[in-house]
Amino acid sequence: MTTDLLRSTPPDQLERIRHTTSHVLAMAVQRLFPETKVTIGPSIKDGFYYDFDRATPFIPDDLKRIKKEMIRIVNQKLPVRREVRDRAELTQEIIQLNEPYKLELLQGIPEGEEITVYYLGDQWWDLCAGPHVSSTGDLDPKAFELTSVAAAYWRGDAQKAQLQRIYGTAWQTAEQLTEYLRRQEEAKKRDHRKLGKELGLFVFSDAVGPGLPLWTPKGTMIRMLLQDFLQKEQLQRGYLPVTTPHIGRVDLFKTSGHWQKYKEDMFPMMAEDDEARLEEQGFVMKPMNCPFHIQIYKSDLRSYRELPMRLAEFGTVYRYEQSGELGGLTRVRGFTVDDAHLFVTPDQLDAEFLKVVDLILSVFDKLALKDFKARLSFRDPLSDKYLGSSEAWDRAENAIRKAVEQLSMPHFEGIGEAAFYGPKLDFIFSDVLGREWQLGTVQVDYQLPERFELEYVAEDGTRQRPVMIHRAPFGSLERLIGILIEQYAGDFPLWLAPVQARIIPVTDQFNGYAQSIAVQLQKCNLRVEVDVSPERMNKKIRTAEKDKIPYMLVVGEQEAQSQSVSVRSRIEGDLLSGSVPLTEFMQHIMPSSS
RNA sequence: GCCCCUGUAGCACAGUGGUAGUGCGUUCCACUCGUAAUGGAAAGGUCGUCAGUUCGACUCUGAUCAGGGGCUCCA
Repeated sequence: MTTDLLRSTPPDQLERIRHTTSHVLAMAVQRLFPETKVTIGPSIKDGFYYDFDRATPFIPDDLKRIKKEMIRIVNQKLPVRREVRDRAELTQEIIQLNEPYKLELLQGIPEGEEITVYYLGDQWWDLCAGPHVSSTGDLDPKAFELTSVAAAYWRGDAQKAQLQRIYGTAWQTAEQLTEYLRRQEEAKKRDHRKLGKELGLFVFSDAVGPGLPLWTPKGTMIRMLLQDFLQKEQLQRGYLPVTTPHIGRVDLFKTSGHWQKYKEDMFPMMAEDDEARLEEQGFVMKPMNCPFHIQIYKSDLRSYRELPMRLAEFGTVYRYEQSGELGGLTRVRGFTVDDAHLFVTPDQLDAEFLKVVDLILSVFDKLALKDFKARLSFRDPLSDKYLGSSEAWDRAENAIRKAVEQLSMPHFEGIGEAAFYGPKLDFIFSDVLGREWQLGTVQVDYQLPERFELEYVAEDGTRQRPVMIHRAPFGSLERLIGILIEQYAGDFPLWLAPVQARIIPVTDQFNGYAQSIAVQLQKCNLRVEVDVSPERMNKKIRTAEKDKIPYMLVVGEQEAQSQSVSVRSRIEGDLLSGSVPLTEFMQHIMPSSS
């Protein structure tokens, strides 16, 4: 039912409402602050924003005044009029208005394209392709809200002026707005930062530093279970585990090309006080694992018979991410990549690529992650930041395109999203606040084999260059767990739950029996604990519910006498409940707990 | 890195220019209880940090650190 409320309005109608509301916002701002230059105000998911150039930032009080003015404009029921304008004439008009951003936008519209403006009433207008509603009176003054102020760079360029952006949300009815805001509040309860704290999975410490999560016993259990799961999958698919150090010589990253591009983002290990010395003989924390795996590959002369060689490692890497970009587990400075590098012959590339995608999809399937988008991250042809020949890039991009088509997987192309050494296939997930994050990734790379002069001996005895595939189904354990916490709302499936069962003695007289049950279950590798707190049973159940423990095993007089447990399950669709012999409980959960 | 907001006990939050409170949690005592909160008591904070204004600051100002929302970035 509630799903229908926000969808009861057709998308194009919401689009109109949001366009017009953003114009009402801009008009209100210019009424209140006439010196403010306006730029652009598109509709976005759930709402709109508008960018303003103004000497001083907006403060919360400004927002209140702006909102009032917007309501006034709505109540004035100003007609919204679309007008096609002549380019030269409009250019003159904008120059007179002294709106430099508008001028730039107008000049950015290609010749020959229709130029439209929308009027609110007789005076105020803005460049816009539309569509809009036909009158500000069509807007419900109770159905929009200004949600936040933020800074944004003009045209998304950090070198250009910083503008003040006001975000808002707009709907057709007040009920929809209320429902939307309620859902946002609901979503925040699933935020992995909140749940991670409540469930005691990870912490941050000022003494350690920003972006460096500390994993508690429970959080570490989840990490281990995820790693075990993937490790097994990989061993079955011919991957070879390797282990490499956390630091390495700067030279390694000069060869790979990362130093030149990312040196500001690396943690220096030695000689950090002297950049010249660091350049020459320094060590850095590894920002990625590839050069290390490459060195293992290079440690011997390789035959085509050894390929594909798939070197895998849960490698923890360190990147000095910009301070403003850190957040929760989704962007951190130290994280563990479920990395593997596949060294393949050119002939093997397509098949290996498909196998990797197959692995990734089966991993997502096991984790019940369904809601993802596949992005073909290709180079931006206009940029010169990429290494290697255009031909190599074409080959790599085509390999990815072919694989995706073969799998008939829904996908989209992200131009300019490639790594500097090669194109990627990325798997994108959303967090509870609708922000998108990349988890899994597969990358085809012709550059690093070249730069590190990798070879193998082909059938005909000649030396050939292998192709590399970089891949990480999880992306990073940190980010994956962040997304999983939100996906599951803290209710991890039994196989991932850090504590699978909590034994709850009815009174402390049965603590002994509870302990003996725990020992038996632990012998079967079940993760159990006993609640020996001096509380009433009801309280313990409540606590276990809040801790999101899948099974509560209540034990008292009856159970102690019959070697049984009273099962209370939080698992959806689980039929087991009430008093059952301990052995029955064990049989019940064994198959799914491996 | 840039803009804005926030920073009070383990957690969630009140609060005032005259050196601090509530709930949960923790510990202790009593209760010995059958599927989402038993009652009582106690411990716990130099109010993020460092300066400044002031007779006096947790409360005002500045800087700094951390967190949050965006922007830029994301090998």
